[in-house]
Amino acid sequence: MSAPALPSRFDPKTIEARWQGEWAAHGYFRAPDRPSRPYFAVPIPPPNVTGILTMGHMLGYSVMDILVRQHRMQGNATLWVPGLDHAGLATQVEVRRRLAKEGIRLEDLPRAQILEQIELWRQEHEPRILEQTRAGGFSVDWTRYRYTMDPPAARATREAFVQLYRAGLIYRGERMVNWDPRLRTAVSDLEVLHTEEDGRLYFVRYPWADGSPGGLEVATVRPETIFGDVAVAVHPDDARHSSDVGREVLLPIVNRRVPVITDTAIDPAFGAGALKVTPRHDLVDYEIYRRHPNLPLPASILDDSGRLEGDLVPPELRGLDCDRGREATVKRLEEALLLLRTETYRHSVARSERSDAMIEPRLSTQWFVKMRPLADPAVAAVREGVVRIHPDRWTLSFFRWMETIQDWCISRQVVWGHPIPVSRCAACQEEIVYVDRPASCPKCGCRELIPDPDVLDTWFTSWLWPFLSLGWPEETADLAHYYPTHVLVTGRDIMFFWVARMMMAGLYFTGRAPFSDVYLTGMLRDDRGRRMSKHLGNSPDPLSVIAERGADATRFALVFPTPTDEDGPFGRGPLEGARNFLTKVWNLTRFAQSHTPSGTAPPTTPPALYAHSPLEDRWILSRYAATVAALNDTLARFEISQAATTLYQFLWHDLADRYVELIKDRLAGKGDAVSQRTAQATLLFVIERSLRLLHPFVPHMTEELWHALPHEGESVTVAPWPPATEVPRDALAEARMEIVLDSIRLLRNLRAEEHVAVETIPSAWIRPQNEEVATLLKAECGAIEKLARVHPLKLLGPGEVTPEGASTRVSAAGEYFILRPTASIEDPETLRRERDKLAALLRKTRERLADLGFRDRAPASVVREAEEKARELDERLGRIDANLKSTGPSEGSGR
RNA sequence: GGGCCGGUGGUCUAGCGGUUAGGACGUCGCGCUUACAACGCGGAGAUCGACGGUUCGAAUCCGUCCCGGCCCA
Repeated sequence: MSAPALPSRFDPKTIEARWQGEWAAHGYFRAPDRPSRPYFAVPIPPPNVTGILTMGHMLGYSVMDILVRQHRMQGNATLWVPGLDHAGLATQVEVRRRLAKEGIRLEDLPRAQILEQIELWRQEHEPRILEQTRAGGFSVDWTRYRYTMDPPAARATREAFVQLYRAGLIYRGERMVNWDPRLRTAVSDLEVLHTEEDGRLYFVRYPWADGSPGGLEVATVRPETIFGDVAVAVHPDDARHSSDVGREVLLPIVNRRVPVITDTAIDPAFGAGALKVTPRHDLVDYEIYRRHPNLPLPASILDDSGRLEGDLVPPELRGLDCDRGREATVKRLEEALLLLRTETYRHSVARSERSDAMIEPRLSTQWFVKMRPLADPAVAAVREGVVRIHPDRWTLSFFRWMETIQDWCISRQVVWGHPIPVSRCAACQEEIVYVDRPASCPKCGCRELIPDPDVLDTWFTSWLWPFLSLGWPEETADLAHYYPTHVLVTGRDIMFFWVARMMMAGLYFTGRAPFSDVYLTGMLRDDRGRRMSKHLGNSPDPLSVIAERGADATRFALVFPTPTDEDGPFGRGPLEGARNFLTKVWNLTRFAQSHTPSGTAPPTTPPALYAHSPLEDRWILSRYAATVAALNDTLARFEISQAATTLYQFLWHDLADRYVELIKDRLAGKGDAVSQRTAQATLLFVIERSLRLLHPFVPHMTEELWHALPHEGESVTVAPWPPATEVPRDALAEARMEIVLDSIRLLRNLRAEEHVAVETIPSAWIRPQNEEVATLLKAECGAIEKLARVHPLKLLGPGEVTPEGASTRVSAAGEYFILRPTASIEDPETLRRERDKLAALLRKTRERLADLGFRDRAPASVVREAEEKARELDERLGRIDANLKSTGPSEGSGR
């Protein structure tokens, strides 16, 4: 049972890989196929195969692992399914970019070769992503790993499509979509980023069709779309234009006649209040068109890569892209003297998240999911508390987004992705929607079926993840045992992309919300306070951070300083802080180990306490009990940073700084044997339990340390989570220890002020505030002497005189003196400052007490407290003043 | 344009009606005291963004404004 002594330095490299191997060999992370205990399941947000993991992923994984490991230790059957997302569009963009470097246009390759290239990409990136996940020591169940392009995922995707289609929730239709002209595909609203950019506003004169002088002044940022105009619209209440309505104007350059119409969507304050209406290339214009049944819908004037095309466009402009087309159009307008003026104009520009191309609104035939019927149950689930969002202020954003939700465009004109499971019969035109592709048309038997050329948006697979990863649509054992899952942890940036959609999918396809809690992590910031992003390239590779600092320190550095809903700093500072803490725990355990006699039994029960048990033992056990309670509490509320802080404070400040110092004499055998044994036992107990509590945060090191102490079980990974009721709180012991610790601090204070050399042990006196304190200090005299490095320490009775020439500190517990070891002139500055502070406080308290409103309205207990405080302050001031007077003649008092 | 969040010592933050406003990092002083210098002990450092209001009492609640950040248009 007794382990070899721990090396004096903590080296993560030598232990982390070893324990990861052990854990894997024992299959601790493998969830039982038929759990006999309550379960705890977490769906991993599968990372994109596109790139490598970021520190942001590491943060999310760390949070998940803490929760998962805690639940595993609490005896739950835990399941954490890892996975990988094929990220269709994003991956294709990456592969396209890579091919471009070799001078190959992806568009020129046959479909099969594109898929080959993408498969190559996956084979390169997947192992790296998996390696990153392994290196972090995350306790995922690798036996259940899923990839969203696997055949089961493909089948689930088709199944979902068919179900929605049959329910009338998927339809194909011509609607305005966000078109990425660079990638030549539709993208969803969520894949469009809006930024403020400087553009140019053109004021163009549209001449009257009847030849009368002048014309309508139209302001536009897109003059090149003039050729697609069908009307000019003004606001119906705009007096400036009331006589213009119903007249006709000529489109500049092409001289086509279009009417002047009214529509309430027009902002009269914008430009001259007249808007050109181009229904195929602008969402607002399209809606105006829909409200005016008399307007024609002309052919598109832009092709799928955003170039001018078609009969409506003057031949010499055809084939020009938007920018060139605009230049050319403007030139023509100038020549025709129809360009009145231009202004710089700051406006919101839509760009494709994937290609950065300007999004082209385009009327296009696509597949859509009706969102309203799916969104309503998700809203209800959150409203009824079936799903809780942490931090809960995001619930508000969730509701708002869900209220205004639009139908979801799920078809993409790319190669990589799950094909839309729809074919059309070449003979009878029957639309065939299938999970398993039929060989012939079920209606006419024709064997020639034309598949839909598009693929599905990746999110159409990802939103199924929580149950897809458990085997849906098959009624698998995993689905029966581990669904719904418990908590989804992810960055708040994909709240809408993903979390909301997963809820909709879960409720629709399984009738259950896919999880009960959503925990949104903050974003990480680098050393300079900038958000980490792929764009800035300031997120380090997790593997190199782990290689340098170790997985444990990396995890702790992520989780410790990152509050629930705020951005957290990550970089040198937090990493060093984490390392220092881990080293502290390492050394603390080494110390405990060296004071654990060989053959000591594992601490299965807490050390017994008796009437004569030392105060410090009662105190540390009570502090330990408080720590367990606080930890359970904070973790249950997903306050991970707070939980880590609780452990940090307890282990470092209570256990290492105070308790260990207090018991060193006992451990060294300077007291009796019983005292020594109980000190050993108490220290061992508290550390062994603390290592278990710390294990979810820093799994490798705690495992190593736990094995170095007497312990029961083969791994701390599966050791029981310490029960909160094992040790009772002891408020009295805590209050008393506070006084003792305060006394030590005050005397140390005096030592420092008096520049007492380390080796000097001066005499000290304490005049306790009351009898109770006197008894306590008398009992703890030895401890105080030791830690404050004073001797002898004497207690003064109420009547006894202050020792001559001693300097003084006053606290609530009493008055402290220390004999100055040298003849140096005492600097009364500190004392005077303290007196001023206390005098101000006393004045404030007295003012409060003199206020009749306070006496009348404040609770009696508060008034009593204030009176008590005033009395105490007065006494303390009296003592300080007396002391100041004796210190030197230079000081006047003056309270 | 709409909405949300935050502004607390040099930095990051805890506290969210009665506290001498807590901690961490940094800084300064003293110390390599056999678990730990990746450390220990101590000190200095904050009119809690601004102005009003509610209240006996406001960092904490309300309003307005200023400054940052985010989300949605």
